[in-house]
Amino acid sequence: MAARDLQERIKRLIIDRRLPSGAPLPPEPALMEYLGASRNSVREALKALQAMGIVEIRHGFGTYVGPMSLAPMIEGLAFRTVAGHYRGEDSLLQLLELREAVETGLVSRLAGRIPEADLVELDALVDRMEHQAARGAGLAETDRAFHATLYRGLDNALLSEVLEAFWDAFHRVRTDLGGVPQDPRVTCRQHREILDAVRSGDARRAEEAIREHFGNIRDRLSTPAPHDPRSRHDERV
Amino acid sequence: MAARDLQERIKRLIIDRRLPSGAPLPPEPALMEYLGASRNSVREALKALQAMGIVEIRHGFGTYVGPMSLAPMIEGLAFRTVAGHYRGEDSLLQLLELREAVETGLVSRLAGRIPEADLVELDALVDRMEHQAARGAGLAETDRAFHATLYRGLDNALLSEVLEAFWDAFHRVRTDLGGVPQDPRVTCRQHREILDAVRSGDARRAEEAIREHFGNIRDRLSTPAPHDPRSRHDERV
DNA sequence: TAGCTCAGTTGGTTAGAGCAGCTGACTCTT
DNA sequence: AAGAGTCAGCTGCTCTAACCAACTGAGCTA
Repeated sequence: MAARDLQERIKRLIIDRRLPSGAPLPPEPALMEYLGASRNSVREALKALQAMGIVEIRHGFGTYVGPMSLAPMIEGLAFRTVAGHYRGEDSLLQLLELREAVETGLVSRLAGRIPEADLVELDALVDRMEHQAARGAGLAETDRAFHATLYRGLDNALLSEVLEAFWDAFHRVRTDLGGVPQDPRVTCRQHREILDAVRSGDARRAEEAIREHFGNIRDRLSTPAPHDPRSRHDERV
Repeated sequence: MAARDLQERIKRLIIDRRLPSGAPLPPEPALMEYLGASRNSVREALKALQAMGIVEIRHGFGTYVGPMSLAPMIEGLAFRTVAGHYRGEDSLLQLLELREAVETGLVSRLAGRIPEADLVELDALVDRMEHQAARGAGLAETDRAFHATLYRGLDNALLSEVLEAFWDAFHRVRTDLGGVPQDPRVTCRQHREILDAVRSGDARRAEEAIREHFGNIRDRLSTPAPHDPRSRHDERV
């Protein structure tokens, strides 16, 4: 009867006092008194809020209002996807389709409306991608930056964060599951095409470019990965 | 050092044993022994997992693998939005724009591809909406059902859930903040138009219909609401 | 003045006791 | 024999009290 209430009351504390991200919360003893609950209960409530990203706890330092990022959502999505995968569902594919559906919709609105500065940045990113491909390095981070920069023009921080969250969740699961790596040269070419299409202002072409990019990833997914004996989630059934 | 690990180990327990949603987890004493930690630590880990929807705890009954729904994401999004709002940000508008961006993208792909059965169901929903409008009742639930049914044709459970989560978060915040109510007749007309457009298979028209629908909501948002003295988050600064 | 040390504050962990909700079997009544 | 009420047992919930561990900053030392 108390526990659920405690979380709610701490949340209201943050709202009512207009505490911004990073503001310090009262230490545990003060919260105990304010909430009229034991340390244990207070801590359990804080743990739950921490898991939701509402609160940030730093050992030996204090408790603070969290960054309100979507990190917990990534966590949840990733776990849900991994669990589904191991139960034989196509959860990873669904996650990829979610990204594809959203991004194809957005890119067609974006075509021709991206500020020149962003286009230059995107050029640089694809260049870097090509360098990395030539050197045999991983492109993951650059790929992430490309997509993030691409949708920056939408001028909606929440939307950008959600897209990045989807990206993060997908790639976390992907590496956890040890999928088949992309051919870096193909990936580069596809990103170049997306950029060109967006620059040209041809919405349909941009959409098609995105779709092809995801199609490529999808093909790699459905290829049954060579069984990796180092996989962390073996046996132990 | 332990706490973060405990969550991880419980998650691995679920993964490794391929536990489906609803499967029972070991009771607290058993977990204490298995994890080699005290009751308190185990409980804190479980609370955090519960907040992420990974685990479901029923007092006096047991602990179970959670439904893996996106409910925690709704919670987080809603809180983030409310907190931002009270700090003077346009977070609610951003949330609405997120929905608009995603739904306009999806509906154009959907136009003309919705199964007849779903169209019939959508007809019934708009009819009900009109009845409710005439009776002066709330349309929220019917509106939710309309959007849910509309995107069912995408055949991606995850995508549907994400859209519903966005809807839920938006409406939770909206009622929390006591916004200006829509004119029900306008809302009905707009849903009818969306349905007609989708049925006709005209992607552009469908997109426009969705955009107009959201535009209507947006207008109501930016209208500064008459100050409601019953608002839960008054004063107390 | 620069660096170190240590005391104080804050969160992390453990232990043990008792409370509270739910289930299912047992018993008593009809 | 069938039904309703009771109670024993699991389960999770809350509290108290003590100690451990990380970090900060003031004060001391060189």
